[in-house]
Amino acid sequence: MGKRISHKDSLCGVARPLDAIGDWWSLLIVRDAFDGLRRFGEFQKSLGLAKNILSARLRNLVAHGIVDIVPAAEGGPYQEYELTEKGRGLFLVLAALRQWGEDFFFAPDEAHVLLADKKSGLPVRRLELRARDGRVLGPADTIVRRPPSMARVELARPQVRTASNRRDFKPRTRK
Amino acid sequence: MGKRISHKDSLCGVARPLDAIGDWWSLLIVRDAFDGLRRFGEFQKSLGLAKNILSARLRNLVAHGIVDIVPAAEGGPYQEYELTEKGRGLFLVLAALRQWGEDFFFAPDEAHVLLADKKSGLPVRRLELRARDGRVLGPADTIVRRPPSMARVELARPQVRTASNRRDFKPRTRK
DNA sequence: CGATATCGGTTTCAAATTGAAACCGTGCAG
DNA sequence: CTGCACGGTTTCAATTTGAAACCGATATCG
Repeated sequence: MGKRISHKDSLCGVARPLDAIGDWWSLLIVRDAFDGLRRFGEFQKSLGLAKNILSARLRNLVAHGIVDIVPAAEGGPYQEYELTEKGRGLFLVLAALRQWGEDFFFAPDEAHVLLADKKSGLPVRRLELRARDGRVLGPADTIVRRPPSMARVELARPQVRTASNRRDFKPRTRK
Repeated sequence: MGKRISHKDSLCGVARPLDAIGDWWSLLIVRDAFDGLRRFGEFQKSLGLAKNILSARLRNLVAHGIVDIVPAAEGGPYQEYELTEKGRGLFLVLAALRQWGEDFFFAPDEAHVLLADKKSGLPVRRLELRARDGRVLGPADTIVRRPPSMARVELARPQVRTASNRRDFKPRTRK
């Protein structure tokens, strides 16, 4: 789970999300949640993963504020999992991932499901990144910019514990 | 790497991509590639991961057609890694992930880099999913639709090898 | 030429994670 | 009380990850 944050990525807007959902199952759980699944057993049946893993993943998603545990839904004795606002924010990530998947992971003649507008039934438009003025932006048209007042101090953050910075570190001797 | 494809997800447009890039490092490598990194050592320095892991990840990305190994760039004896068309297709996935990160992973007062239009220097527009007719679509406005001619046959696919479907399976006896 | 360094990995081993199945506690239904 | 489904936790083995050592090819210096 909480993998290490590598030296320079503690401030990167890509690495932090990956710490929360950067494993195989988490995004699939979220996708299923978007599809209306709410119960432990539903997720397990849908995804076919081991119960301990599902348990761990759900705990992680809850810890990251992506899903909430709601006490009961229809009065039953069980709890349910539902997406938080933050979790619902993953909608576009899933959409982008799905479009990429549709573009590159299916043979041209291979049938596959695709994302459609519920009202019209037609496939959705292709996502596109636009500038303020409306121009469509490609990879070469963007930069990651540091906003004006970004202090250059390295923010105090929990020191990563690697073998070589532990105080008791001793290089292993090879046999 | 090639994790298992769970029973019903062999045809899902989300699960297949995750098989290719669904681990902590792969997307970060791709992000660095977008930032212009090309050499093994550059990736390693930027990400701070172990060389064996980087090696494995790059091999996986190459195997999935996301990066290419190009023989030499400036005549040197070394090879470089560059994004393929498929790899460049991840641009929007990264953009979506970054926007989500910017929205939810930074304290309101916490400075962070953000994605900007290179020409104007202004932050990019928020991504949005739209229907053909231009309506902005939220999670509740979409369905995954099976295109007309989707055969209902379970496609022949490499049988997943789990403990319980191996021929020599024997339930373990507890101590 | 020989010594040393750098790059791009592979190998080795230990530690962490994942996964299958067994086990467990609670709340029903009969 | 008996059985059973749900929602997990525990146990243990197998796989993956990671740190550091090692290696081969080329380049650089003296």
